[in-house]
Amino acid sequence: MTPVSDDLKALVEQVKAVSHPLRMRVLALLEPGELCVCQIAETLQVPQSSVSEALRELRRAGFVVERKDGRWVFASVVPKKQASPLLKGILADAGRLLEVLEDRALEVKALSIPVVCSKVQKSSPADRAVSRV
Amino acid sequence: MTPVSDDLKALVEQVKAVSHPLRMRVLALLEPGELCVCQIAETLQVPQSSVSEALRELRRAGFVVERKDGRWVFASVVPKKQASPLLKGILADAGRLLEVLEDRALEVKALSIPVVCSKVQKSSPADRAVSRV
DNA sequence: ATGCCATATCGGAAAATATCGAAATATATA
DNA sequence: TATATATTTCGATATTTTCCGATATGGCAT
Repeated sequence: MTPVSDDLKALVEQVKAVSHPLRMRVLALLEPGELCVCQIAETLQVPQSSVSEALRELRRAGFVVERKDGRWVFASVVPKKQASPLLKGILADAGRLLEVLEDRALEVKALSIPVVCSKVQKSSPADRAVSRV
Repeated sequence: MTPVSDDLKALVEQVKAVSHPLRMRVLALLEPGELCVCQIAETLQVPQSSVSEALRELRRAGFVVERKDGRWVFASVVPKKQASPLLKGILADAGRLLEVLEDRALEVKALSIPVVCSKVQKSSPADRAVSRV
């Protein structure tokens, strides 16, 4: 094949970032608002290390940003203004999937489960309502 | 991980279809109009079997359709009406890449098909030994 | 300091994918 | 029919990715 430019490689890397069910689900799960790693792990029933690795790829692709708050790391999708056509397209298609809607509904329940992050456990319902929207 | 639905699998398969430099280039190369397999192989300097395999994946993803004309197979991107948000996003981002514009600028279309095709068929591996992806 | 907790990184075996020549298939033409 | 051509499929190896437990890092509390 004729030489492949860095730009093309970068685009392919972006696509690879969501070429996996877990990473696609994590990205879609984050669209409504930020979540911390343990919430994602609990919602999707997957090892925390897998979530951490998934987020690293999504961050490398420029789809997700992270915010540290003490020992917690909150991840969110980049602002819509900064979203590339590719990212918008992915979110549009993923947002139509029943499974994604179910994940988001589960995530709401996970917030009230005492086993999740103690931050969540101790926060008041009002705090939750604010952080979600 | 909680069970993965067929819908999600299908979306991930679509994304996988372009998670490869050759397949991304082929898809982008086809956007302006249909090309036959040998034209693609010649333009991108890649074995014809690789193009065939790339097109199979793009077809499976629903991004590309094929039209047979005698011994030639012409491939094209699905009509824009039928294009998903994902496909539109991919094409938008890929269409901005200099490399993609260069590929299109080769204007292999101008050459008569038999000339291009026989060139591909007879080229030796050494003729395109430079880059590998 | 010690311990706990959320997260990140590592290791490395198993699974999936890439690669491309060779062989097979299909189609045109003499 | 035979032969040349365009494409697909096969086969085998090489490379990449996935997966998750174990371990490391860093912040917070006592």
